[in-house]
Amino acid sequence: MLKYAILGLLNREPLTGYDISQKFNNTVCNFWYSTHGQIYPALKKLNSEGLISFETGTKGTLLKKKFYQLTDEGREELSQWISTPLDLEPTAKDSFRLQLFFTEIMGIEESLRLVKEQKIKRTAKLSRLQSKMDEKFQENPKFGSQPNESLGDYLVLKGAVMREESYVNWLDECETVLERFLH
Amino acid sequence: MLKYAILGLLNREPLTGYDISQKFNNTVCNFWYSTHGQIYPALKKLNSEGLISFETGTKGTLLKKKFYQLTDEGREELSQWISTPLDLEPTAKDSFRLQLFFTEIMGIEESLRLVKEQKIKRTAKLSRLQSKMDEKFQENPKFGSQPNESLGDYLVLKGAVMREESYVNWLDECETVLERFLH
DNA sequence: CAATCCATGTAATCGGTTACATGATTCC
DNA sequence: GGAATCATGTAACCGATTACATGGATTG
Repeated sequence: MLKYAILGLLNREPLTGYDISQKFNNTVCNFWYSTHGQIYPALKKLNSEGLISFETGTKGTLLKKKFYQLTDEGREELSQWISTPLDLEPTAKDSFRLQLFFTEIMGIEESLRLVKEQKIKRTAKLSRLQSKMDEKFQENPKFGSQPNESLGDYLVLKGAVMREESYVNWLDECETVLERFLH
Repeated sequence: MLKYAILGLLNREPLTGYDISQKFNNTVCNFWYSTHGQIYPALKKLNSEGLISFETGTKGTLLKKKFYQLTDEGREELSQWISTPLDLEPTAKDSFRLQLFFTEIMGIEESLRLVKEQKIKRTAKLSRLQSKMDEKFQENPKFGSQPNESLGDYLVLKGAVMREESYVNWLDECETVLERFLH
């Protein structure tokens, strides 16, 4: 799957392995991530399979950079995959939910403390996402008459915001239910 | 982390490895899962570490079963972990979001088709979750005056329902945005 | 001139999945 | 009697993380 994440990014513009790992920490991090220890070997493999190629650039006088781009076969393979319906993946693991599932082990006060702690972190994450949204798309996003890259950017960012909102709402519900036990 | 999932389940009642793998496919699947190929070795290790022990039972006349239970050290280690605040994990990977991020590669009609496809699957999952909720907790869940296991069951199931609702809402938003391009 | 970032790679390890392997029990 | 399920294990493999390793460029 990492394969398609990389191909998709390269379809937008030529990138170095370093660029790709940066994207996995920023834009793309709301639905995918990876580290350079996996990215460089993957690029090597994709290159040997003929799906991507690279041109060497330099920064300063000595530092070598490899700019990767899609080959025709790479572009073809990407289009194939992109419109293939995928089965739902098993629900992602979530250690906080795991802890709360076993809430009977703690006291109510302790469970509440955990929930409030988690809410602080989640709320912070949500407002980071909302800022990014405001920054990139203001109130009403405008795309041209033709779909372009910023449409995909918008849809997944919107999805990330909604996901975090929902998580925070759930934490509110947990708080309410737990507090009922205190009175 | 699998370690604590297993300890938590065993804190509720003695279970066999097979029982545990069943739970990971049913109740617990909304926030954790694993397969027997990982569970049996993990039980062996937890046993060798003195966190769990087992008693051998039989089914019929020949079939041996191992019922695992927590030791005092196991119970202690579990309580330690259960109330330890955890940092937010990186956002889980989601191949559907990955596809939609690269929506510019497809045509609008094709993107819409994918979104609708996904919505059917997600809606089906949501109604399975809602049925389970109705079945176990009817309209207004009642817990005793003391928190018990069914409180944890309720909270995570509620969380799963809210998560899927949010996913479906997001897919609606995607549909709306994409349809605007058709007119 | 030191710290931080840019840039690329490999190796060891780990967590997890899939396949291999075996055999009893239950239900139709 | 055969199929599905119960039940337990191991081995090969794969995806991913962390650590190891190196060195240039930029900025204060």
